[in-house]
Amino acid sequence: MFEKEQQTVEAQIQAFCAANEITLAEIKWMPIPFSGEWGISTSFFAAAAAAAKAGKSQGVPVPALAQKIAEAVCSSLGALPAISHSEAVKGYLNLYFSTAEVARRVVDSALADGERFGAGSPKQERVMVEYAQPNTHHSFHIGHYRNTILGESLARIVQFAGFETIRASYPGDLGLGVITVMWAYEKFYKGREPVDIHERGQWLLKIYAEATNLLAEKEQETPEEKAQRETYETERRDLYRKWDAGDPAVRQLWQETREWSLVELRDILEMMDVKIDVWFYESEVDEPSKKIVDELIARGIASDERPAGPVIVKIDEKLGLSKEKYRVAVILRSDGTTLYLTKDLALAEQKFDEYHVDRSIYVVDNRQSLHFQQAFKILELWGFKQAEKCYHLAYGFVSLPEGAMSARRGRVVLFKEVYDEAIQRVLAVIAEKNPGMPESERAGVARKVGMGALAYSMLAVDNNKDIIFDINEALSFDGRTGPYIQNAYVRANSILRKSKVESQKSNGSDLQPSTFSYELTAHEIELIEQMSRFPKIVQQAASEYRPLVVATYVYDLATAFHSFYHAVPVLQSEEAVRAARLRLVAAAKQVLSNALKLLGITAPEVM
RNA sequence: GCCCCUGUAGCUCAAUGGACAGAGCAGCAGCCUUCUAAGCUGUUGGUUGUGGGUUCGAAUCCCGCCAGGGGCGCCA
Repeated sequence: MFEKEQQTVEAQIQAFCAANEITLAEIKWMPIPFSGEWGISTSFFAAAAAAAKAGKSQGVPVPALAQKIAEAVCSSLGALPAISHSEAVKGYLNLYFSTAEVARRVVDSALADGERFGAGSPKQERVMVEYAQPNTHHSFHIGHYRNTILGESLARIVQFAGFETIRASYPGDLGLGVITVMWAYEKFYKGREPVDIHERGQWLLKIYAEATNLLAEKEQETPEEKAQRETYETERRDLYRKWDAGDPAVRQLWQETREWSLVELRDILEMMDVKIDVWFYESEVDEPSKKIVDELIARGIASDERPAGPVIVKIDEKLGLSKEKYRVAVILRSDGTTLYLTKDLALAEQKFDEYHVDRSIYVVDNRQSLHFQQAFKILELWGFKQAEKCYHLAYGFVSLPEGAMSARRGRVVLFKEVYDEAIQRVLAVIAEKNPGMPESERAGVARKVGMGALAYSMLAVDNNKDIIFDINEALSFDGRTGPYIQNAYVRANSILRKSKVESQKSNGSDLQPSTFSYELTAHEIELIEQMSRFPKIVQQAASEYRPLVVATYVYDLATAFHSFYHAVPVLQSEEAVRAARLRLVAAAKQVLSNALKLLGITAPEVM
């Protein structure tokens, strides 16, 4: 925002220091901690420390010396454009911007850029974000939700930051779990499935739980029970082998049951406003992955222990490591069927070869860290050089107060249950706080606010922290929550609506221009400062892969707006001030909207 | 045994080498004939698990230890 002025000052500082034999490293600017005025600062601790080391400090302690340098530099600076005044404090040089100029620049660019305010310049790099990998033949639970909202938010951030972004989903439509459900369905439940999309998902989950119980070895089982269980196990393995061999009847059954889950998944993604660009399925990389295994065996990277054992890669040994780190990975079962790891090898190849991506991010929970380290190392051993462009974004898993979610024990919180509950709770709050809201608007508002609460509760926690899911916390509407931020947007909208300017397009074109030439309150300055931070926040969040950065930011922005709203009158103020503040409100509304969008949250116009 | 993650206020979390470690919730005290109180203002609450080290400066970087969670040959 003040790059030009900053460069001018930097040049002056460099010149002064050179003339006075002060060794200066690069000048690092930071915003001054808010104290009623807006500005930037840089410290001279490094220069002072360098002087002390060179024996030029004459016994003055480093902090005091830094202060002396700051004072000298400060008094050497002449009048600077757009800078109202400067000072030297505690070793820092503080430059304060002319507040009217800051206000004008920030508000004008937010209004002029609109939905693009904060977006980064195009980066010439194509990034694929893979998330939304629930297994089929299951229902979508709150753990899948965290994965999906995290991935979607990351994709939006990376895209907004300027990268070409491809969203990929990778449903697990294959594997022993899938086969288990098919086995139990065909044996005990065939033709009895519910019609409703989500009921059917939950029903599949129930079948899975029952089936795994039937197949689990029990304590003190009778010989009959043991025989029964072993029969079941044989049937399940047979089914897997038939699927693998392409048995038409088994494939037909698989297609049909698989589709039930995919229908539910598409429905939930639609509720979340997630639009996937590329669908990969485990079943589709199954065959290609076998070819990679053959190649790995042929080249001596993998050891084929069949039929007595599986095909393995002794990664540590191949890398010449003496300490165990990547261990031994099984890449093909002894019966020739593939594993999760096998398929990830082919998937990586497809991502780079077919979609020409430059970078591939896998949003998968941190229990699978070893799996991805193994997959990427095997790719490397195979000679796949883009392996280094694969990044596992590991996040903490979601559990319940009673412990880990477990389909087998029926201890699962489903997304749909939480969704329905969220809507109910929001409707109750609307009935209480905004009884005048027309019936026709309530459902839409409830959906946005309920989803906002849930999304924010997931994204306001850093990636690698586990979440113990508590529905009352997740659906809280007070304090540091999604609805708090949405409410700031609604209040901004309310002022604009009552001002009778038709600024619904939000580009401010119908607002009167303003110079902010009156004396701004601290609340206005704080709000402007928050808005000005947004572009950098986007870049930081994108480079660190952390939606949390945006989540924290947008809360701070909303807080600044709420304080402003409470303390600073807009509509009742005199004409020139009113015009400027209306622009400020319109700009704030725009930035709130842009930032929320990066979290997958939409603010309603009223709530 | 080896590897990964976590440890900050009563609770849930921020702060990734800079100024006094900040929010929310919970608690306490105020604010609705005034632009939406899903809000605002004030207040209570800290030896950043622990011991060293690096640095002008460490919650942050390095080493050790303690505690909790997760992972480790044919689950995904």
